[in-house]
Amino acid sequence: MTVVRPENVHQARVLRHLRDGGPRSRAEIGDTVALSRSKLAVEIDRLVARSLVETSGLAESRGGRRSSIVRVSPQIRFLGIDIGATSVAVAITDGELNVLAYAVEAMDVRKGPDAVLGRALDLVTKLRSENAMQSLVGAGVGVPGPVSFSEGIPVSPPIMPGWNQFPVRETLSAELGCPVLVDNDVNIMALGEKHAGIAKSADDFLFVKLGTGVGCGLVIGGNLYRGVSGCAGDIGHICVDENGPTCACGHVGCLEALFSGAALSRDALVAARSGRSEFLARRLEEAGTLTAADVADAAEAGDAAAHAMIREGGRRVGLMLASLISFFNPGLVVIGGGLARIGHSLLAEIRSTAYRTSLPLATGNLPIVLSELGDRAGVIGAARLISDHVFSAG
Amino acid sequence: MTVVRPENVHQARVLRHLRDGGPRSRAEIGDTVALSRSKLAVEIDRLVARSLVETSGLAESRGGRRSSIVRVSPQIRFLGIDIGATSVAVAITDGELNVLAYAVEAMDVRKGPDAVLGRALDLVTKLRSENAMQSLVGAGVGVPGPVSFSEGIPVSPPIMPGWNQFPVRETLSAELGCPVLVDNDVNIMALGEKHAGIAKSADDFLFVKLGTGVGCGLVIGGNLYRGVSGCAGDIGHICVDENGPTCACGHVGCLEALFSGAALSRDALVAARSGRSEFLARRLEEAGTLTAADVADAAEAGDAAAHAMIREGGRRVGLMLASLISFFNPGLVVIGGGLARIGHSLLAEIRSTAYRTSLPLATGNLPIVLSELGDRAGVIGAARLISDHVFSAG
DNA sequence: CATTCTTCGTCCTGCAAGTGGAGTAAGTAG
DNA sequence: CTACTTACTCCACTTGCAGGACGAAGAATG
Repeated sequence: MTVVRPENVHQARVLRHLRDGGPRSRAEIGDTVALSRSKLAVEIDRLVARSLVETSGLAESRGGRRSSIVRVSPQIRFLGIDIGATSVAVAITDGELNVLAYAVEAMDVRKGPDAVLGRALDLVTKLRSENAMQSLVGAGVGVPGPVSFSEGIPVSPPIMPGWNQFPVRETLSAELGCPVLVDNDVNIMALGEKHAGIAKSADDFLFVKLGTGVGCGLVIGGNLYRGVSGCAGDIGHICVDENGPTCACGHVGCLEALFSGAALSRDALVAARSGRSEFLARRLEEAGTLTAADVADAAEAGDAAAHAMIREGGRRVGLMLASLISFFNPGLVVIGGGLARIGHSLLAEIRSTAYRTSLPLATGNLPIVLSELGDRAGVIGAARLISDHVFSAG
Repeated sequence: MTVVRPENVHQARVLRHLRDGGPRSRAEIGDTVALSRSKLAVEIDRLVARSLVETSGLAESRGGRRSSIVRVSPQIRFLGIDIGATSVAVAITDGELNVLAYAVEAMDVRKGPDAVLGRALDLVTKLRSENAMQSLVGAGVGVPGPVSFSEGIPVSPPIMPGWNQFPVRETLSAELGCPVLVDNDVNIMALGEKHAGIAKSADDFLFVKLGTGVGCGLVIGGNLYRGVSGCAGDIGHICVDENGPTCACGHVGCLEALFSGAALSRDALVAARSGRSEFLARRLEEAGTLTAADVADAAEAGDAAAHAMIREGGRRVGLMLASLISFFNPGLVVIGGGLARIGHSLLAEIRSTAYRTSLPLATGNLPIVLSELGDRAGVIGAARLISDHVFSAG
């Protein structure tokens, strides 16, 4: 595993600047990175010697000698793996974190680490062969549960039987032959939106994932905040109704038990069978099963029961979000995950409840918006996670 | 206003180290601050030249030449002002933030900035004359409402009529002739506990103030987190019961409306008049009024109604705290403010509810403790706030 | 008391990083 | 072709700092 990394902070800054801002001239780099021309030239030369950046052609003249363009080496490849509760997504990116190849597959995380990681590696191999790709510089991985970030292992994940303490990072690092970092899937989605999505210019924001489960990523001062045990943002099991249903975690009235992909399909089944929704009953008969997407379709078609379910869910989420907004006072809230696809009615309900319930000072200039990257937030964030690591001095 | 501050980060580090660790030899400083002996000597000489530190006597020999002791100049004085909803506290500290003089007075913040700040300045003058004190290096101020920290002015404070946009920092700075920083009172209490209280070694913790109102200070990575609009930690108006009473803020079911100093005395009055509590009825007759302290006394005396009120309040707080713990995953929670004096039964209820309702991963190693500094947390934190500013390079 | 050892503080030299000016290369404008 | 602009390189000089040498001051030992 030959890992080439920048030698010092200057090189690291230049690299990250090129990654985030794209190719540019030395002069432009100098404007952003506060270094003298001479120093900058030396460091860029060293980066070229390490094959981390390269010069490519000349820029347009700005009235004098044309400057040569510097860019992150086009050889560089990052890998992003997003393991969700019910799917695995894999992407290969270039050094600027543009997605070059992408693949998703339905996969139940409960099949255990061997099966899931094996399948993920199969996808990687497939993508690499299809695209004649060179070796990887690093890989980021998201898993749907709490992670000890420093060790790269899941710790007591509630929905991942068999994964507890499984050495995800070690395994993948050995298999791929490159550095690997593992984090919670919600955290990497937040990072994705921060890097390439709607949160690009936000320094303090929340990313709320509404999917099979419910979770939240905290970005503070531009960096992920993981909490002292690495489980910050675990809002799915906040108690929002002391008389609510019992959750899989054993507690009562968890948000996740009241509104989530799992809860929604459960409620849909009840609505279909009880005859409260003709639309869902028909769907159930056709497909033999019901998912959150069916509820969205039903609401779209004007089904009252489905619409009520979504409104009630939005209200629950909005109410809890209002608490978090009052507490954390973020500059932006991004709603992502599978349920974000339900559409505008959910967002509208979340927004109106959250705005109505929080104090004006906190909500005065607070956008609550849908994710921009959708599915791909996870893999892009995973790539960003490892690229931040590889593109740092060491 | 002659402000002397360290010239560079080294001097700032040395200064803060002496402030927090007390007088010590150059050699000991060198162990903590990673600098060569020569460099350190130069910087300390410069600090002496600026009258920020001085040498005082010799240390015990450790087997060789005795080292000279360096300490923060004993001339240095900081001022801490803690304006609460119903009181004003003022303290003068030395350069190590030891409280040299302290005064509290009952004062209704609703009397407006002129009256309150005037009274605070009177107290300062009194303390200074009584203690023959030299000029102040800086002053920190806490006010019971949201503050624009950079400007030093309260913004839309709900319980401080007349204070909105009042230039607190400018006014006091002109009056005192030294730099002034203004922050929320809960934030400075958190800072106090971080500096001299139970949170000394905690980097990520919550300080929950249960007083006339309810608020929370967030310390993240050792620093206060104020949020994007400076109103982070405003948990008093989180909705915890959609069918609860209407709060002064206009919303329904705010935590503060259900449990706070104000809510408790209100409930006590009801209990006394309805005959549910003989103890409180007697107290009401004696004193003509009831406060949270009376409820505490009643509970202490075995009064069932009072005990129930405290338990119910603790449950409310614990439930909300559980949400915040799941979300933020802190390493410590400190309970402070006037209601913390109610005693163990409140803390016990908060603890059991919070531990029961959060996930084990977040609570596994999470102490929930009472404030160590009590009343003085605010003024110490205020002094710390300004000393961090004055003892920084610039 | 003299000697030796330890620790402390200062002086001084040398290294390493980095700045900014002079000089060169390569373009545009007229 | 000349004048001017911009880009890049080379180099001398400055700055910051580390660490060795050395003297000062005290303890331990004989």
